[in-house]
Amino acid sequence: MATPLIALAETAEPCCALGEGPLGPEDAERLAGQLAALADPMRLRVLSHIAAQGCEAVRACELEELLGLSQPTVSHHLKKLVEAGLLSRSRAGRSVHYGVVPGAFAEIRRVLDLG
Amino acid sequence: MATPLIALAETAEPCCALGEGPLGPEDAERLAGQLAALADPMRLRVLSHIAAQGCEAVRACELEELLGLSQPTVSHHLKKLVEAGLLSRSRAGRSVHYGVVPGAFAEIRRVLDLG
DNA sequence: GGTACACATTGACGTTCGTCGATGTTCTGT
DNA sequence: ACAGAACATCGACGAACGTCAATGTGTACC
Repeated sequence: MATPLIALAETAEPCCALGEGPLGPEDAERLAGQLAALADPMRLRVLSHIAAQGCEAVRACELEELLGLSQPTVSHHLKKLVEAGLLSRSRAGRSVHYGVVPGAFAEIRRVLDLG
Repeated sequence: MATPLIALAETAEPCCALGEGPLGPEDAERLAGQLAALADPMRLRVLSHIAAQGCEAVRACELEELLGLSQPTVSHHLKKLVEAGLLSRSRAGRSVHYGVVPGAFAEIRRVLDLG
């Protein structure tokens, strides 16, 4: 991937809404990066599962059986979601907990405000 | 593409929001299809350009010079956006006009309501 | 009818993505 | 220290994607 999506979570600078102005190439690239992280069935199911349980404290192993995917593949998807700034990662003993970053989706919804 | 996205525009049946329930595989697939249509810099710029001009009556040729892409590539992106139910297509003499489908983005924003 | 314009489709190419098995890393308990 | 558990990384493979040149399909005007 050319532009690391981690930079998004750092700067936290919101992309301009689609309706306001023509949306330059660099903003379009960044927004597309966020949406690409969402544009996968398995990752959407991961987010939905975590959100349905209170947006916190989900271990990777339970996602493995939920999705029917191998452990490396689940780890791969989780990494993408963290890089996009949608999930947060925290160790808890041997396991790792993943939670939804508060406000991350509100950001995206705001950009899509042109209906 | 396995599942045609056109079916979305026909049924108009909204996916359940991410927070409500675990989000089954088929709903996840459909939502991912919509988001995949958005997850491209050029297509975002197309939508932004159309929205900035009043969501109606944009000819493909002016998008060609805006994006700096070849004519077949622009046509390809427009087709994807129409299939995803985000753009509407209508002939006007020799040229073709593309407009933003009203309510299409509100639909997606509603699904992402868990921030 | 014939020519020119605006757009769509086809076929091909390089790149990226999702997935897996194998292996590495980090922590716990004995 | 050792064995095992939980997760991350690596390398490889097939599929899908974005892009283009070449060609096809309508539509308008003379």
